Amino acid sequence: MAATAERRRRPDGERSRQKILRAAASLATIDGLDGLSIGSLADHIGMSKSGLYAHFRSKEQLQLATIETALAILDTLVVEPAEAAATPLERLRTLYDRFLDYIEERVFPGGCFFASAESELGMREGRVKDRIAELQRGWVARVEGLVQEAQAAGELPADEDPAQVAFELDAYGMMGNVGFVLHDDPEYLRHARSAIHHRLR
Amino acid sequence: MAATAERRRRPDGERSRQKILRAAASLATIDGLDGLSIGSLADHIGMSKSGLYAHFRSKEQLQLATIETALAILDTLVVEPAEAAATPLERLRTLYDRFLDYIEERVFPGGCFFASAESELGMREGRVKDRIAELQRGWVARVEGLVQEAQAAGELPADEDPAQVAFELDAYGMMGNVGFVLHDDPEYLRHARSAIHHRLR
DNA sequence: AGAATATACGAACGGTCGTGCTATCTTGTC
DNA sequence: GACAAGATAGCACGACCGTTCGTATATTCT
Repeated sequence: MAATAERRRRPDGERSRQKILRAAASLATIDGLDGLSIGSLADHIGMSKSGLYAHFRSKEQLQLATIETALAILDTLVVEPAEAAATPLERLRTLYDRFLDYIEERVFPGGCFFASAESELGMREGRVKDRIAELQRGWVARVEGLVQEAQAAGELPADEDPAQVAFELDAYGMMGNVGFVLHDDPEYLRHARSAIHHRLR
Repeated sequence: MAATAERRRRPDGERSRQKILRAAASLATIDGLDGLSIGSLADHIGMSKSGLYAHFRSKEQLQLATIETALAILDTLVVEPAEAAATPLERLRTLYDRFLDYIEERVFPGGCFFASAESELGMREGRVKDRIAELQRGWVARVEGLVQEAQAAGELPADEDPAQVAFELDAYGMMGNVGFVLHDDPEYLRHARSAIHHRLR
C-alpha cells in the first residue's frame, strides 16, 4: 500500500541551498543570469562544483530558483512595505521609494535584479525568459492597479491613462537604476525620485 | 628617409571586416557583447574562426570595434537626421522619433545596441565598459544641450532643470526599448512616443 | 544500533572558449 | 610575370563550461 516514505530534507542542505541562491542572485546582477558560471559560483561560496550542482538538476533549474529567491527579496524589501501604507497613492509612493532605496543600498551589487534580467533575456527563449517576462507584467499590472485605485479615490487626476502613468513611473525607476549602476552616481536616483514624486503629485 | 611603406589594406579584407562587425553588433544585442562568441560569430557569417580572428588582435578589440560600428549606425539613422531639423525643439523631437523608429524597425534584433550594452556592462571593468559609459554620457549631454537651446529659444519652459528633462526623455526611450523587446509588443513604444511628445510640448 | 538516505566531494566526460602558429591562397605593385 | 603582403583556413593549446558518476560522510528513521 503505497510505501511512499518521502524522506525529509536536512536543515544543513537547506542552509546551503539558500546560501547558493543568494550568492547566485548577487552575481547574476554582475555577470548576467546566463553569464554566471557554476564553477565560479562554487568558488565564491567555498563549495565544490559538484556539491553545488547536486542541489539542482540543471543550470536552468538553478536560474529559475535564483529568480524566485530574488523575487522574495524584492517582495520583502519593496512590495510588502508598500502594501502596508494607508492609501493607494501612499502605496504607490512607498513602492517606488522602497524600490529606489533597494537599488541605492546595493541589495544586489549590479542594481535591480529584474532590470538586469529583463535587459539580458529580452531576445532569449525558454522558461527563464518566460518567467522574467511574466514577473515584469505582474509588476506593471500592480502599478497600473494602484494608479486606478488612486484615481478612484480622487488622489490622482482621473483623465489619465493608468497604463501610461505606470509606464512612465517604471521608466523613471529603470533609468535611475541603469544610470546609477553604470556611472556609480546617485544623481540618477535623485532624478528618478524627483520625476516620480512630480508624477504622483 | 623613413621608408615607412604603409601597406594598404585590401578591399576584400575591408568588406569582410565590415561584415563581421555588422553581424557582431546584431548578435551582441541578443547574446550580449560579452556573451557573443567568436566561434558562433564565424559560423554565422560563414567564415573560419581563425580567419575572423585575424582581423582583430583580441576579443576586446573586436568588442571595441563593434561598438564603433554600432555607433556609426546610430549616428546615421538617428543623430544626423535630428541635426538636420530647423529648431532645437524639432531636433529633440526628431532625435527621439528616429530613435524609436530605429528600435521598432529592428535595426538590431535585440533593440537598441547601447541600451543592451549599458545594462550588461554596468558593473564590469575595462575599456569596453568605459567606452559604453562615455558614449552614454555623450548622448545625455547632447539631449541636455538641446533642451537648453530650446529653452533659450523660448520653445520649452525655462524654469525646468535641463538635466532632469533629459533624464526623463531618456527614461522613456529606455523603457520603451526594454518593454518592446521583452514582450515583442509595440505598445511600449507607443507609450514612449506619447510620453516624449507630451514632455516636449 | 543498524539501515536508509541526504549531502558533499573529487575526478572525469565531451564540448566550447579565446588565442596562437603555420601554410595556402589572393591581390596589388613593380 | 615575379614578388611582397594581405586574407583566410587548418590545427592545436590550455582553460573553463555544464554535466555525470562513484564514493565518503553525516543525519534521520526504524
